[in-house]
Amino acid sequence: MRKNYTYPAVKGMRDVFPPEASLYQRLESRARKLLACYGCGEIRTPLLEHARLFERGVGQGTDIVNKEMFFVPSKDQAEDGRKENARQMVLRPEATASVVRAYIEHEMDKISPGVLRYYYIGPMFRYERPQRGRLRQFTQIGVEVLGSALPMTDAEVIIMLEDFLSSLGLQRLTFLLNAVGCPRCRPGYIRKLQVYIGGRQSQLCGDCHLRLDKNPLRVFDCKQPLCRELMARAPVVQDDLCADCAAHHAAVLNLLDRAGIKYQRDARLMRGLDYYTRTVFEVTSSDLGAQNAVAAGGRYDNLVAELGGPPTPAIGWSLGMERILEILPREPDKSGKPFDIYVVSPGGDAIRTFFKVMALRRQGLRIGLEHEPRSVKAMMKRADRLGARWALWAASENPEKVEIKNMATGEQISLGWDDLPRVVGK
RNA sequence: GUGGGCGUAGCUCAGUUGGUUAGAGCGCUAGGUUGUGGUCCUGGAGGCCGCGGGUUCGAGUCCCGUCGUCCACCCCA
Repeated sequence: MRKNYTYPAVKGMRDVFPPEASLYQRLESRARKLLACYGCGEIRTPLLEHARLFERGVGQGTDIVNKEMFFVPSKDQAEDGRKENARQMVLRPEATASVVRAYIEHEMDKISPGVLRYYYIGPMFRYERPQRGRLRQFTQIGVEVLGSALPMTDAEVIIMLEDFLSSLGLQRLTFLLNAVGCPRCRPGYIRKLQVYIGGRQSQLCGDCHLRLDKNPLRVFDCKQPLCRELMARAPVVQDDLCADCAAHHAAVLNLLDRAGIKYQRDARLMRGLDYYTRTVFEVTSSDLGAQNAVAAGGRYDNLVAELGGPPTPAIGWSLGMERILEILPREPDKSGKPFDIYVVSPGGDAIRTFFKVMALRRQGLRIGLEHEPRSVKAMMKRADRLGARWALWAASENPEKVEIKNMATGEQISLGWDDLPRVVGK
């Protein structure tokens, strides 16, 4: 980076240049194609939302809401400077709440009754300390299916995710699965857990003491050896699921088994967002650093009602594109050479050549033309570096004629401008 | 928010116990080849050694601060 630059990019934000940007494009187009096969249509929601949407939707006790929100004050609020006023809008930290908001706001349940399937692709923002696999602006691809409480929907959504990830040829992924219960069975379990932990509080680390009253389920996430040891013998949700949740979970597992999906049941898995119910899952990669979650999701049967909509069961997932790109096998660029023709000499009449090139571009040929050409030797070198299929000289003597050289074979032929599409076109 | 590592050319990095004009490879550029690339050879351009302060006759090198970046914690995609 240029030193002492006055206008550097904001911390945690990244610029993506041409060769790398095509990786995003490929990932996106594959996702669009595959998700369309599962009946998902794209939904685009704003990047800016009211903070209260996430405070209510994601949950007051979550880190996303407590410390990771990117607040955007309006002009008045910024000048006013009072904290409460400045905290009204945020850049979205995730998209599920936005999708649900849009669903409710536009009364999609009435307009289009039945099960609705959406996918989204776009940037999310979280105000965290950047590190490997963690940007302040990152890109998620996600799916939300609204209107079905059936285990088959859980299975379908999970299969969709597995299908996408394995189609990318990703290795060393672990699929973790858990059931976290519902408002009917979870309170009882949490009390049981608190009783268990409460009796052994002295063995817990400092962080876990805080977790105990804020959200005791989180103690399962602790990486301290002592806490882990303690939690290994703690009561697990599965034993306290209500009859409905237990039946649901069993049905989902059965379907996944029959689909041949390989997963690990993990009683410790507790998504860090308040809205999850019943099925939750996470995909991790051992090829990443500490930030090893590649994708995650789960059922959120109460969120729609919670945000003021009609009771509507739902389930979804999202994955981090940057993290996927980091572990994607480096396959050679199959997008082809970026230029069909590279003009190494414009001939006697550069302006005439300029318009000839324009005409060919309109016919779909990809042509490189320097407006400030250097020596032919230098231009040949550049044509080679840029991966042009043909080098072209405009003839000086005859303005209708050109000479082209096949960069791979070295073969060189003379022909008219009008013959180029036929000879060069693929 | 907490802890640690690192900031020297566009990129990857050397830089002796502090000592005079700060180096290499790659890349860029010109030429060897008087319009012809990939190999090879020769030349050239390109550095407030992140920034500020301090110690010293003298600092890229030592000390303090600061900013940036990376990694880890927390948490998550």
